[in-house]
Amino acid sequence: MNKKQDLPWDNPRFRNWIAVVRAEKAVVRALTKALAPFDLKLAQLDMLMNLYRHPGMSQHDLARKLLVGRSNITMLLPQLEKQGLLRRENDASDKRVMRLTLTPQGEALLMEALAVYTALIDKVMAQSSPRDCDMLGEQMRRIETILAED
Amino acid sequence: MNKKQDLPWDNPRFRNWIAVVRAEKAVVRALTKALAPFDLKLAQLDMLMNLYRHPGMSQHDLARKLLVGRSNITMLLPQLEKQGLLRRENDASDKRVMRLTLTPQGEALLMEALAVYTALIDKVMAQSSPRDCDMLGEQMRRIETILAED
DNA sequence: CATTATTAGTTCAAGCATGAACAAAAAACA
DNA sequence: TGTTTTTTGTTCATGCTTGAACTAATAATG
Repeated sequence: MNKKQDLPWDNPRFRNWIAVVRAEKAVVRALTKALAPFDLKLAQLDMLMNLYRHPGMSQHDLARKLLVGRSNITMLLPQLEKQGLLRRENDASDKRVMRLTLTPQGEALLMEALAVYTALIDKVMAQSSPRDCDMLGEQMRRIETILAED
Repeated sequence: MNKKQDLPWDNPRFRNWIAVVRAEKAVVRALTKALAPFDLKLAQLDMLMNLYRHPGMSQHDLARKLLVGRSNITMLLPQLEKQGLLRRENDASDKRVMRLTLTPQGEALLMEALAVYTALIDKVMAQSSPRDCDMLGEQMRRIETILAED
């Protein structure tokens, strides 16, 4: 059995990681609320963002970028397609893959939603100096790298 | 319409926040996998942790601590109770509230699971100096504070 | 070629989280 | 005291996410 000193809440790494989780959760909540007027879920916005940066992406690639399963993409795409925000087109040379691109309306909505998104993130990160903010990012990217080595 | 410089991915705060989200997601995935042998979900482990620290908590308080809805607690508790990990007892002075306490088996399982938990967090945070790690935690706690002012 | 293995996307059932509507108990207040 | 408000926990319908099983298409291998 662990002694008291070994309990996680006495471990700085653990305590600080918990803070990350809680902050992330809080921001996601706030963001979800802020995006409601656009009738956009956070997951949908993530999709639009990725498609904006990488037009013609396949569903498989999109899933990998977003760290979600392929079926998740399949389930969520029809909504966005029905709203006229993106197009799904068969790849000419490989009949298995679907190429995804934003429509002009998709881009327009994305820009509006991004303004809200960035405003909130700006507000939330404003209390860290640029240097600290970058260090934060560095640490996080390193964590992702570590775990990417499955 | 925004100019290119105004796009979020050119905004350090935004980019670094995205890194937080991705790292958090990656760690949660890894943790979920690591906890599978204990037949414990991450959410369940969070509950056990909180009950260990605050025995006799009410469901309402637990929900607030975990940043989830009350109904969520109601839905998840029966599983843990059936597994004999905790007890739900009526409060003597207030018949509305349920007092939650870990059973010895609950505590035992918690300790085992925490060892795995902390090992992973340790591994993941090991690449940050203690000073950086603490700064990370500070920034995150500030973010939570900012958003707590609804 | 022909056969086998891999890959892209879909379908489906299951679990988790949420919020609204509700019942019971307690608190506030007149 | 009697009435209204607030609080605690539950129920229910909804939506998100996942993983496994499946189909179709392509790639790799003999």
